Amino acid sequence: MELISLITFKTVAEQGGVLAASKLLHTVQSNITARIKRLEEELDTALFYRKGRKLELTPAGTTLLEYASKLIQLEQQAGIAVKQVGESTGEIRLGSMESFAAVRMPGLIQSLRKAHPKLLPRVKTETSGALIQDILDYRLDGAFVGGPVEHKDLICRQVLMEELVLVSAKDIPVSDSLIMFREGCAYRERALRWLRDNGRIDTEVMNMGTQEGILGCVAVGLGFTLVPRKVVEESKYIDDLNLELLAPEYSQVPTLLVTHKDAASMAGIETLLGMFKDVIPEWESAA
Amino acid sequence: MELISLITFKTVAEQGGVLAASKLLHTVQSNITARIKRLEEELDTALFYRKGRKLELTPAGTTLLEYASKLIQLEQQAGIAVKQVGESTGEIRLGSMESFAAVRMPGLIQSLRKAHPKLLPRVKTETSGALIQDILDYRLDGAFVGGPVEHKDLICRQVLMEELVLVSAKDIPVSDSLIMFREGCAYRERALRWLRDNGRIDTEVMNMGTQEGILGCVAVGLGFTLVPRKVVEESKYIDDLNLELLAPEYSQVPTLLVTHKDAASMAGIETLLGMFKDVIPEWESAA
DNA sequence: ATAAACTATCACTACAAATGAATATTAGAG
DNA sequence: CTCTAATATTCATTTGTAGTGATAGTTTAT
Repeated sequence: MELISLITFKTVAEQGGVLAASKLLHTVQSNITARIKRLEEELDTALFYRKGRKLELTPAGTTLLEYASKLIQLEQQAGIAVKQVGESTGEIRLGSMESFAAVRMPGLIQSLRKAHPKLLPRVKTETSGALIQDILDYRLDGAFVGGPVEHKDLICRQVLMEELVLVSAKDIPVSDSLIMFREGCAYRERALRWLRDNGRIDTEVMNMGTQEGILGCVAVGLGFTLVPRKVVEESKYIDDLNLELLAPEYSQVPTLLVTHKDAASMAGIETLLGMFKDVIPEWESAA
Repeated sequence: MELISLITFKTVAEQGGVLAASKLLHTVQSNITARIKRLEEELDTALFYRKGRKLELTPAGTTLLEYASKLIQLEQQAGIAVKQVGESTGEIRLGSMESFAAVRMPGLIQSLRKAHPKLLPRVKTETSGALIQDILDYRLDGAFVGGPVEHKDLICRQVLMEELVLVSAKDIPVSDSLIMFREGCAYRERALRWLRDNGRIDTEVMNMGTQEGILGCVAVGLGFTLVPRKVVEESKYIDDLNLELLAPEYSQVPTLLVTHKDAASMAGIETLLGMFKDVIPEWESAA
């Protein structure tokens, strides 16, 4: 028993005729007749007495009409209710590291807009350090930053583990320079620690402003860098780059969704969290 | 939003997967995936988060699940309720004149059984007089007889007006004999009155036991008869018969559905009444 | 009697849903 | 860590059924 059948049935019953119903439902008479016939067949019950050219409800038809009305109304309510879930209106201010913004945010934003069509997401890309400051100052509702983060006013949930890889140019000589994002980047300190631990004390460190800029420079042999695997894989320079794996203590960088502890929980944030497979339950930093 | 979509959605949500749902719903995975996708598209809302190979409800999905459950339950109730209308169990004892039984009863019984599947109709064919006696003695629940009928213990509703026609053989000489049903037939007295009024005093009257027998004899020129137009039209002898119209005072014979005034009203009888276009409201005979 | 209004029936078309195979992704075992 | 088994998605193809338009058959109204 499909709803289209019930809607047809109800319309015919109320209009008292097939023709009138067909006009209301924007189809032809024969189609209405067929739908009613199918419904009667399915229920194995006559729903109308055919008196000349008028149709009148049988006892069974009267019973069905009540249920049909309820069902149709409920279905409409359902449609409205579901759409209103997404009516969490207003805007949500998100922050993201550039690397995350480039490869993860597009899909995330798309899903978020589908779940909350009326919600307007604003995205700001910054270094992890700057983003955390924005959260603390209530300038952002949530931010994706590289871990670890410790702060008493923050709620941090690990949403995924990013794998950093050492990237350099393929087949051409590479300068002994580390090309990294500017101060405040979460990956930057990993890179510096790796340099130190590997005794490469006199390696030059260059700063650049954008992720693609860095990879472009690396591709032409200007130096090497440390970025998430996914960023490299989706880069247009991929064919000119050589990837080198690192020990887990350097490569594994957790990405956290950080919110302020005192901020009202927002539907949008919960939705974002739901999109990740393995959310490590929220924790509140002590220090 | 069709119910099949909602059932699919609910199954997937509860089973937590497409494959499990596909087995339960006896179809293939791709079909389930497609149904969910269509539903999401229709609602313009994501219903599941796709976490690896598991599906988890979005906020909108959670909302929809509640409505879906209600709708599905309601639909099942509707189906049951409608079918229970016809559960008026037991048997209904009907009587009918032979002419009526031959051409009108089959369709009537079919519809009756559709409206009340558990009801067992018994049909007895007799002359109108005998049937009325059966009603009065509570041996029948209802009877279709030729009018008019007058009796203080009977409820009579005219369900249709039968048109009697004078039938004789075509193209061959016809004996001056009236071939009629046996004593008690409602049409018999009409015929006799017609004979008398037309001065055909010495016409022989022959009795026969069945309608088709009468028409067969008429077709070979053994005599003429007076029967409802519909009976002749559906007879296999139609090509050999000649029809002659009569004045309305002879031709118009009302067919009545007669019940006992003191008998409990039965659902089946009401259903039968509903099947006729122009039921002249019930009347109780005075005399 | 005739026309107008309406429903039922039927053959045909068109579209949407189901299928089956291939691909992509992931969890779990070795 | 790699390989396998399990699962979801995608896509091309087939199938089935709902819709269409014309027609016939009724009934009501003029």
